[in-house]
Amino acid sequence: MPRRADLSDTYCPVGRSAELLGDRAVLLILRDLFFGRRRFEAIAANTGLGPQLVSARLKLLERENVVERHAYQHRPPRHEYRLTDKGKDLFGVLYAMRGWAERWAYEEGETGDGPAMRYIHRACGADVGTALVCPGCGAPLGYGDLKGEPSAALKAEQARRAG
Amino acid sequence: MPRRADLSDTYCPVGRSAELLGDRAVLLILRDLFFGRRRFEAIAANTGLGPQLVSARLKLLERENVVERHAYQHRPPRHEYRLTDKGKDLFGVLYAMRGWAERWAYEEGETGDGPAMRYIHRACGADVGTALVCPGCGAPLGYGDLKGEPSAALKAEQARRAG
DNA sequence: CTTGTCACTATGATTATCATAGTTACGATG
DNA sequence: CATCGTAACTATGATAATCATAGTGACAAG
Repeated sequence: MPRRADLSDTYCPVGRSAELLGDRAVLLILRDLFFGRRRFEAIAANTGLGPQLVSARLKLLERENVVERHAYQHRPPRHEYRLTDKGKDLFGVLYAMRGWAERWAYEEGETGDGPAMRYIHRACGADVGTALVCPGCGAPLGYGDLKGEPSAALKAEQARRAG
Repeated sequence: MPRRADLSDTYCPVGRSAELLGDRAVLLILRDLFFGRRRFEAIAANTGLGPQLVSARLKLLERENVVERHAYQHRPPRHEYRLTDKGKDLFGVLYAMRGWAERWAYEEGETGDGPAMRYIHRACGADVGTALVCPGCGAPLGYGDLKGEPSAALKAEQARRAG
């Protein structure tokens, strides 16, 4: 490609988000970070992306203050990547993407009887489905309010990628 | 690039969405469609994307049943692109992206005193800010419930691109 | 019969992406 | 103390997606 068109000069909020989020590698890495994977190799293995691409995107996310690089050990040097508040606030976007896919991107019965990824509202224990507000207690849902549980098929896939 | 990694074989719902949405051209085109731009040239002009890329992405979106190509006139042949139900259901994703950008992607005071794009709840008239449920009446918000109003700066930018 | 509009398609230069291999720093094993 | 293993990357070369620009086909208007 030639250099990608710069969208940071637009006033449109979707355009500004698209500058960062209109990239499959970024989305996959964010997904893994929300899932709790913090280490470079774990992210590279699960996403299937090459180390070069993971490296470039983590640097980008760091520059944008979406993740922080953190040394969790000095000898030998080991790092992990953590979502900042700005990064954690992207949960709504990923949650909306997941909801749309659950509703439209699977064949009938492909995921067994439930969603590919189930979310439980910690506060009341209700399965929230793909709702924006908890169907049990009516509270709006954000990162931290929910506990994700992958289906058996998704768990198996992740185990295969990690192995 | 070599062929982009295929994500359609994953069980992860974010991965499946990322296959389509992890692309800045797709996101910009969807934004314009939600904004009411249906014609090829209008989309190409406003997004700043080349006609070749717009053509390729509209074909992709059509294949994925996200948009429908519709002839609105036969002599000379003219077409427009409309969101399907599957496409309209992507509103939640774009709305979440817009909310995140409004909260994080602008300098202090850059947009004047309000958001770059204001949304009003049609049912009760409340300005919903970046909320998931209407702060006025508590109803969950979807496409059709909201009326978008670009700020003066955003309007000026769109006029400039169209001209 | 020239100009204009809409909806594209064609061409060529540039560069991001992928696959694979290599590097650095260390700790553990034999 | 030499080798092996692991984490976190960097280097290299082939491939293909993207951009900018130009061109096409169908018609309508002046």
